Amino acid sequence: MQLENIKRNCVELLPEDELIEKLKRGKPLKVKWGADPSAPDIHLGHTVVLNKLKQLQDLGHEIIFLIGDFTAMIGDPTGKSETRKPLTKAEVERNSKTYQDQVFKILDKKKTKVVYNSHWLSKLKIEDVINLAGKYTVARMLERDDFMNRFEKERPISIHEFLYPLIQGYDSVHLKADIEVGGTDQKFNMLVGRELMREFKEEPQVIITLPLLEGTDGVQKMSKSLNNYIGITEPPTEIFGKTMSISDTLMLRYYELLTDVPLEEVKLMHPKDAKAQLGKILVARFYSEAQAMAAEAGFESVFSRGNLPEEVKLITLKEKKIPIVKLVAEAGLAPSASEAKRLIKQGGVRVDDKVINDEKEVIDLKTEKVLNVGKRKFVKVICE
RNA sequence: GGAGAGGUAGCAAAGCGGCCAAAUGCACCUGACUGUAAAUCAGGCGUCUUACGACUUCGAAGGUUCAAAUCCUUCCCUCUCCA
Repeated sequence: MQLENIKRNCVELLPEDELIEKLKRGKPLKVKWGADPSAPDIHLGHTVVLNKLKQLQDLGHEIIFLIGDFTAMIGDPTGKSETRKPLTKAEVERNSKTYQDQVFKILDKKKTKVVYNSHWLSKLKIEDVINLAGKYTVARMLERDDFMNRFEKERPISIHEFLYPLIQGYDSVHLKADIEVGGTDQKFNMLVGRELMREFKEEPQVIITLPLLEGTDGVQKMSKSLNNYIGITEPPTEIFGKTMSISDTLMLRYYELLTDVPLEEVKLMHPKDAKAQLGKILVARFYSEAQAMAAEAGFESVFSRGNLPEEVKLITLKEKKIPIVKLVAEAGLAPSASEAKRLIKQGGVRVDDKVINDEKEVIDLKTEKVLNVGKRKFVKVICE
């Protein structure tokens, strides 16, 4: 049954009976998914939602990919309890383009309708906005966790942040959405949408929330700003490598949310093999089987056998002889000379696989040298 | 409009005239151990200099002092209570 499929992996589906009603009509449903074009790189966390949308799309429903260009130009309250800086129009355009390119690696472009909320939002007059604001109360706004927390901790909440859920909800009114899909962090906003639709005499949308994928740190949700993400456009070696370095428990979570592989099966495997398999599944999904195999082989070669990665960036410098500290900094393996020096002191710097202990050592660049810091940063250097 | 509290490194949070480049925790980086896992342990975590050291940081700008994150003045921002 369709309903069972739709429910899989979802955290909540509210309210279920309304969805059953809608499905019974046998017509394609309008599924709204809103994206904020401020961070244009799609990572595995987004794919949890995208996979669900793909599933709905395959079931014959209409996906409406809403790009929140209007809202991005104002600045969005993130869960991060701080105000985000607004984007310019050009930035928004550029971002939304890359966003689409990436989204359509998963969704079927032909079957997806892309809309920009500036189309209707920029036409609203101040009296429309006030009218909209009149349909909700402060007390209800404070039901949202993030607001309540900040309120209790005496942290600032800007008025425009209250407008956000209202505007997002208004989008649903405008689109006459049947379903809105989002992460659990969107639950509140999507529920506001339901209320507003009722106010505007539209049939309220059903909301589907999906789990938020933890980032590679295993604690906080995956996000670009926390730098704990695996991006779907990253090179295969990166996707594979990052996957290998997640914790065992997190691996299970990733299997659960990102693949169809039964967990029992995974638990029988050696964790390392399971992780490698996961890595390959992911690379194959965004690239190809062949590249997945290659990524694994490369990984084995570099980390199990200690060989050099196949592709190492080559940097040319002017100096023939250069002090090691300077070399590390200029090759971009350390942000400053001081940091480079620290790394050397700690035995983290190698030239041609020999650990450099003496921070005063001068490296001869007449011949090409392989420089590396830590386990994964490699670079080749030679003088011009 | 009135009264009070506060703004410190990526975050949280100490310090309240010299011993403060700034305790502690988290995050992060390096090393050891491994399966580039977890846990643990060791070290590091402003910039510049081979080094002694020098220079720039504690909301902003000025001032007092031999010496300021710490005191004073003005300004900006946040929060609480009252109206």
